[in-house]
This record gives sequence, C-alpha cells and structure tokens, in this order.
Amino acid sequence: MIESAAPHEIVLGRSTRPDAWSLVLFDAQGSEQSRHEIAASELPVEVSRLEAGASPRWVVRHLREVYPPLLAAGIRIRRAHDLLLCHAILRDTTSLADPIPSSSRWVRADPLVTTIETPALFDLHEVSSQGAGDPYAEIDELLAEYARQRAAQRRAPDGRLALLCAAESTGALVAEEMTAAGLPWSTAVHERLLVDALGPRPASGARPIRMAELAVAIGESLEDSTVNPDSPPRLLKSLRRAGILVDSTSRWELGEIEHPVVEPLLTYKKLARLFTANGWSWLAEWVREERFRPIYLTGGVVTGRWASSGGGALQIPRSLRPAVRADEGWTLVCADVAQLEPRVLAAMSKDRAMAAAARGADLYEGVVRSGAVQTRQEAKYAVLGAMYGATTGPSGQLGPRLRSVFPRAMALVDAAAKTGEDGGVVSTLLGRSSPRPDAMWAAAQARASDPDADGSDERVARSRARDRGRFTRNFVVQGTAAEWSLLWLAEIRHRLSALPDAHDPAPRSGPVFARRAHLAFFLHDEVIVHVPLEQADDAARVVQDAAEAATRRLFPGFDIDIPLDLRIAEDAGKDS
DNA sequence: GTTCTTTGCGCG
DNA sequence: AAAGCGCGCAAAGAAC
Repeated sequence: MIESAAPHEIVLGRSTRPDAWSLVLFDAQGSEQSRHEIAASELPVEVSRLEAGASPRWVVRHLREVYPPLLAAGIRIRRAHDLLLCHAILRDTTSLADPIPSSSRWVRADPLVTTIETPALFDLHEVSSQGAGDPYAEIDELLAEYARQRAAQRRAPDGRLALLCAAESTGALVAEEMTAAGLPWSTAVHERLLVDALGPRPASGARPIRMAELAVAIGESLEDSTVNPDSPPRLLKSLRRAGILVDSTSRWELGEIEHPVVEPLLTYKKLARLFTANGWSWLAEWVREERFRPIYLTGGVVTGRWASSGGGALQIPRSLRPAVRADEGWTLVCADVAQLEPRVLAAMSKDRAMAAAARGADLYEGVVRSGAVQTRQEAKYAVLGAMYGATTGPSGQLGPRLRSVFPRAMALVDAAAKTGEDGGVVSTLLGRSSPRPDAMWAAAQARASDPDADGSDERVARSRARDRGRFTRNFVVQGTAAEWSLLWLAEIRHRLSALPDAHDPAPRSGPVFARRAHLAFFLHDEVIVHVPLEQADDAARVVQDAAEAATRRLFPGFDIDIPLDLRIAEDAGKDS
C-alpha cells in the first residue's frame, strides 16, 4: 500500500487474525494516517520497506519480543518506543503529579520465557499469551497505552522524561543488537587460560588437578583429610577444630588470619570460582561459533542499570577478558569511564568545587588537590563512602572533610538519604524514581512508633530506616550515572550507523553486521565495539564524541569532565 | 525426588 | 587502611 507522506510513528502489534500483524501509521502531527494487516511471513519485508523511508518510530509492546526475529531476518530499525519499559518509568515517576496507572498487563515476564534460541520466526504467540486476556487483541491495547504514555510525557514540566523514555528504548534496541551480534570470544584463548590456571580439563565430576592438590594441602594443614573446601559449613567446622576461630569462611575474614592453611585455601577458592562459574562447562553452554550471546535486561535493575540473564554476562572475570578477541580482519575499540559516579554527582548537584576536582583523568587526585584529604587512597574511600553511606571506619570519618569542601554534592546525597530514611521516594536527574518502601519496612517503622514499642523494636526500625537511606542515597547517583551511560550508548549507536560499510572485512558477525562496526558489549560504564580494521580510528572517535554528546545532553550548561580510557586492541585484556 | 534459602564471589 | 550501594550464578544444605 502507498501512503501520502512517510509515517512518523508506527504502532506494531499482533493482529486479531493468527499469524498476522497490525500496523497503525501516524503522521508527524500524531494523526492516524492508515492501518493495515500483513501476514507474519511478510513482516520483515514490510518493516524494511517502511524503515527505508524516513525511519519512523516503531512503537511495540516490548522490543525483547519483537526485535530479535527482525534482526535474524537481517532487518535493523533506527528508532523505537518500548511500551513495557516506558510504562515502568512513567508509572513510578514522581516528576508527574498524575503518573500513568499501573497495570499487570505491562509487567515484564520472566526473561527466560523468550529463550536464548531465536524463536521461530514471528511465532511469538506463546510468549504473550502468558499474560491475561485475548492474545490476539493487542493492537487496541497498544494504542491506548501509547496514548497514555504520550500524554504523560506532555504533562512533564520539561523534556527530561521524554529523553529518558527515548534513551531507554534505544538502549533496548542496542541490547537486542548486541545479543544478535554476540561478543567475539576465542575458545582457544579461554581454554588456554583454564589449563594454565587449573590444569587439563578433568573428567566430568572430578576436580581439576590444581584444585585437587590444593584440597590435599588444605586437609594436611588442618589435619582433617575429609575436609571439603566447597562446603562452607563443613569447612568452618574444620577450621574451628584446628583452632582458627572465624565466623565465616569468606575471603576477607580468612585474609586476616595468620595460618599456613590460608594461602592454599584462598587460592583454592579463586580456582574453584573460575572452574564452576566460567570453566569448561560455561564455555560449552554459552559460547557458540566463537560468540558469547547473553540476554541483556534493559532497566532490569531498580536504578535503571541493566541486568543480564544467561552466562553471567555482567560478571565475566577480568582474568578472562583476553578471550574477548576480534575476528580476523577486525579489531576492538574498548572504552570505559574512570570514576563515572562521582563525576555525575558533581554535575547533577552543580558542585563547582567537585567539578574542578573532577577535571582530568583522575578524580581522586583532584580531590587531594582540593585539600579535602591528604592521599589518593583517602580520597577514594571518602568519595565511595559518601556515595554508599559509610558511617564507620576511615571511610565514614572522612565525611565531614568532604562536606566542608564539596557542600552541594554532599547535600544532595545527604538529602536523598534523609528522604529514604523517612520512607520517601527519590529520583534520578531524568526522573526515574525509586521504589516505595515495602509493607514489611512500613510495618517495622509503625511498630517502633507504637506506645508499647520496646528498645528492640526501635533498634530494628532505626536500622531498617538507615538501610533504606543508604539505598536511596546511592540510587540517585547510580541511577543518574546509568542515564549518562544510556545516552552514551545511544549516541554511539547513532554515530556508528552513519559510518559507511567497510570495504573488506571478513564477514563473520552475522548478516546484519557483516561489514559494520557494531556495539558488542556494555557493562555499566564501559563498552566494547567490534570494528573492521579499516574503521578502528573512526569508531574510536565515535565513542569519544558520543561521550561528549551524552555529557552535554544530560548536563547542559554545566562544565564537567567525563573522560574515557579508550584503546584499540585485538583483545579486551587490559595490557594488550 | 524437587524447590527454596544461604553462602560466597564475580562484576560495576 | 573498609565491608557502606546495585546485581547473577553455582553449590550446598534445608525444607518440602
């Protein structure tokens, strides 16, 4: 069918007919232009045709459900609005006097319902029939929800909520594209690292030789040949029998003890972690065709950070980073931000003194220069303690020093903590709000105010209140930092897509990314871009420019340094 | 037998 | 020099 003008927005949802989709097209004024249905098998071609025009904004229930099959068919879309993700933002925000009404229809299902395997092309009916209601009567529901969300964004006093929703949705596009592209992973390098640390791959069920040797040494040292270092309760008993009076078997507590068992035990724990979390079975389960493909859960953390599902994507140990290795003819652009959170705090609180300390590559050195503390180490503890709410120890003791030198920054986090302790809700700079306290929390506070309350009730309530204060204190900083990162990602994606196709790379990243630089990994404040060799410098510049653009968008008119540590390398190991 | 909770540790 | 925030996952042990 032919439209008079290219559509500005397209709401895409399942049709009332099986195996069909509905599309409702809107013009730039928000008036409906037309609607039509197509067979599921024709969707990729239809999306591709409409995308080729003016890149409309695709409005869908949830990109996690819709986008992977399109990517599998070789289709990318430029702009989107994820109703499910934005529902959570616009429902919980305290930036609006009348946020959108909550609905169980807009709660994210278990991420594993949409499996790691690419679902059969557009056969997504099982996925959302999990929710209540008729699975084929979707399009009207999407239209109604989108109308509510648009109205809510218009009610906002400024454009910040709209920016947040746009960034959240673009983040979801990036997330699916990264899953589709995968993180290039060298099985050979990973296996070599495992053998170097653990010895040859053991028979199934057996301990690797290095761990077995250490277990024997631990047994001899404790004079207990039956000790099982994998079992904390049994290990604890064995330690105490040997006269080592610890309360737990955790690393930091054992590290304080002077005893010959400590060294082999800590080494054993390190190796056991590598073996169980990222050993040969992890490799077999999660790496296929030299690609690691985690599922990213956009907005999966209350603060707006991403979570992940499958393979522990956000917890890959640094020791395995050398296994992240570019394809032949490609390279990696790796970038991370040094001390993102304190820089964000300086900017969001408009604390000029702290922004001055943040000038340059090392914020902690800047804090020393400001005169607040004597050494870099003190600066680090003091700053982290301020953002996390440390009250005791050297970290907490430095709080007053910081308050006198950076009053605005400290006032912001102190106020957030106070609000949280009082049971209130705090928000990020763009308007993502913290959860309300749960019923248990409120009940504990109520008990303490009861005339019959005893000292124990009051202590418990006080402690819970402080716990929540530390959470809200950190929420505003962590959440605003997550917003900076989201804008950074979106800017990187936008600028990478403006690069021309490379001439001559080996096309190994899948059809959509065969000749294109693409984001391959994101972890809170760092990115890895997989890039054809000839475009390495262009991609590095993109990542740098994107960071500056993100800073300007989030903190317009405020001068804050958010510098990158940026390198181009064949692998993501730190020293290569 | 299965599912739930706890412990410990990886990441930022 | 500390143990303050947010996560996911594996294994063991407890609970069913």
